Amino acid sequence: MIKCHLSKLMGERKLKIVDVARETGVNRGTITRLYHETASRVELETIDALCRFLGCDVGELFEFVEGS
Amino acid sequence: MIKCHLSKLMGERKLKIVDVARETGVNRGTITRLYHETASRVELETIDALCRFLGCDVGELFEFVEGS
DNA sequence: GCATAATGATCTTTAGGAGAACATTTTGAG
DNA sequence: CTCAAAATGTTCTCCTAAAGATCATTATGC
Repeated sequence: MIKCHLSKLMGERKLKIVDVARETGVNRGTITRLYHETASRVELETIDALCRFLGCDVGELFEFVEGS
Repeated sequence: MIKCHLSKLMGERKLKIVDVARETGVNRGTITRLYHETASRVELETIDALCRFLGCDVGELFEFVEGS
């Protein structure tokens, strides 16, 4: 499965969902879905905005976890 | 921007688009779009199947490149 | 306690991936 | 070279989930 570490990255930076939504320009609902890992599809533009804002690479945001 | 290295990974392994499509169960059109980097949205399930088949992590498949 | 902000939840709209079918190109055997 | 099969490219429809907006609920702090 693919695990999204947005909540962890946001926690480390003490960021709120609204902050991330406002700063990245990404819809708040989308951030919420990624935060709670209920998203099953992602726009590359969204990944781009998050990586740029969080100063991280794609591999830190999404991780491939063996099994299920 | 987000760069997809599927073509590079496939080249290294000398894989054809049909091979990847057949082995991963992912639609050939989807593989084609990722191969030519014309996709702007991706299913996490697709990323999962590709990582599993190619034996790589998400960061090797997608890279965040600064600029534009 | 109250006002404001943040989050959660839900609805509609819409973009684009998924899937399939057809066209074209490439490849290899004879 | 010729032909057939396979691989790739292209284009179409369908359908799902992100995007966007709104309302309800829950924190936060003054």
